[in-house]
Amino acid sequence: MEEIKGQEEKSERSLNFIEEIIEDDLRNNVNESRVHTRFPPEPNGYLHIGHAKSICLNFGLGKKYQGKTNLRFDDTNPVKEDVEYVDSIMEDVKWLGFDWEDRLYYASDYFEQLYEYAIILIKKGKAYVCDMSAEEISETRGTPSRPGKESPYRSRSVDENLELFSRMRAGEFPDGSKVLRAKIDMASPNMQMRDPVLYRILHATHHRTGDTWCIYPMYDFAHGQSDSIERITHSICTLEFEVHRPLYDWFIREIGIYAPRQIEFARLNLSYTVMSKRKLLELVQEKQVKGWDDPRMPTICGLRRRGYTPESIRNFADTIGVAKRDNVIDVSLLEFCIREDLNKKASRIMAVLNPVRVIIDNYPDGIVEEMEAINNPEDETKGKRHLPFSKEIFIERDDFMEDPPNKFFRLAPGREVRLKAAYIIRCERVVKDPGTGEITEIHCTYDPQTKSGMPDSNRKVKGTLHWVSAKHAVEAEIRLYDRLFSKENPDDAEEGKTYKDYLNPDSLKLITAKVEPSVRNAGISEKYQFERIGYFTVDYDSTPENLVFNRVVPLKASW
RNA sequence: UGUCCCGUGGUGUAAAGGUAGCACCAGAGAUUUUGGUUCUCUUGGUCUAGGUUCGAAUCCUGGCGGGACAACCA
Repeated sequence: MEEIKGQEEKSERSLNFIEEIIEDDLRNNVNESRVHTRFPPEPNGYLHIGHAKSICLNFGLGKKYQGKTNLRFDDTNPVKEDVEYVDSIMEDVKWLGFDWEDRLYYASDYFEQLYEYAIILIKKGKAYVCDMSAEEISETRGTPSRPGKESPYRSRSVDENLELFSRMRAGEFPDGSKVLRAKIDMASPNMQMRDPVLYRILHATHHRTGDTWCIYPMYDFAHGQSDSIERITHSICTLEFEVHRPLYDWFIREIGIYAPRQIEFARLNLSYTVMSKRKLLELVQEKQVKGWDDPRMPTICGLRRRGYTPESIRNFADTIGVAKRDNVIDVSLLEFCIREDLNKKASRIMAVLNPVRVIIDNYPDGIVEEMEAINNPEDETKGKRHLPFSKEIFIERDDFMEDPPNKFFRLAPGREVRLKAAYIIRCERVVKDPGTGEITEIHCTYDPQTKSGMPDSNRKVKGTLHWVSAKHAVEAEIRLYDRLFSKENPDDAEEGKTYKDYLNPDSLKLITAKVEPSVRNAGISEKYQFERIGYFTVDYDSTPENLVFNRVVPLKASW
């Protein structure tokens, strides 16, 4: 019953253009009505939120159409790749909540098969060994508006090509001395079709195949064929590969193997951050951030450490949709997604980030009351907890004003406020530091009849403040994160500037806060809402002796 | 100055020739022991010029604008 309803709701939702293609294929019984996708990262860096979009898309499609999704490492360039990245990528995909089951593959698994495919092309006269240098090849490729020139080696005989290619594999030639090229069309308006390189010589140790190979296939010669070998039905990639599609199809056709269909979508751009691997790497290497998992980074591991949940990221990916036009998603949508999730899940606690001491003059000395507080008003099952209350407490300095404007609902001389889960208090006077003029103590009186739950506590007061008992509060390091860049699109730099000129100098502020004692033993990654402030998570650096919280996102503030 | 792709509120994304909808953002109000949440409401859009049609965001043509492609990277 539940399930039928769920399916109905799903089918009512409009399809994105990829789903339309798939459903069309399903209707026409293309690929025996199978759906098989793949997520194909190169293990040369950490995954970011843009990859999350692709992961959610590919695995989401597999699930939606009762198909399968592979994880495949596109590891054809040994000089850039490393197992460190393989491991982190697997961790991130799992954390996001997806499962490739037994379908973990590597392009390097197919090196032998790919080599055989190359032989097929050579034998058909569709590939040749070229002795030109990289510079020469580049020079003779032409420009987008001018045709290229054919290589003098283009007309080598099949036998000579076969022999040369075999000797390339055998390690007889140094790096860069020869390549295998497809023989297509040097005058093609599509640059990708101007005799692209299929294999290059690289005497480098591969993280999986070691020194077995000294020739490595290029992306174009590996990707489509890998898709074909895995019998991928819909090979989904980003827009910049659109011009590669004719080549993708050409290889498949000329080799004569199963033909997957490549479909391109627009990659995710997020405001106030950068997404390119090169730039993220630079930020890490130049120590602009503390590492790949710095909570300001748009990496999956950064977002995880920041306190984002897999659900929130999946929901984000769902909400932004999939299309072909370039887009920049506002971070506020990402923030909305994590607030929405954490609002339901996070226990509320009281924490005072910028404390000022309040003394309740008419409250008895030496008494400690246990106040009952609701853990999550959105979820009754989360229960209640007890908070110590005493004569001296801390409130936020911002929650007091000596000379308040009329829309200020908080504490001020002569005004009453409610202390959440405790009493209504009235400010009587303040004590200032004679030197600096800074307020050091706020003296109040409380109304004993207004303890939460008592009839008089229903009295209307304008403001409700959070607080912690001075004697019982625990100190905690708080890391207040803000957007990494102060410019919406840091890539759009003015003359003579780079994206790094727009780094936000205030993207991290460290403070020491007073938090309620119940969180003393909070576990790593535990999420909380600091009442009236924002969502926070326990950082990896945190210990019971030295609590550390990261601010995930502030609460929405509307005044 | 070639080929290809793309133009819908501020940002995303729907509408497959027939009422331009949804989400975020912004603004207003109600509720609230969180200035949170929840609820209600509001502002605001089809790049442009023609054409086809009873009717065009949708089809056609031109223009304009944005993007991709000239790594032995992916």
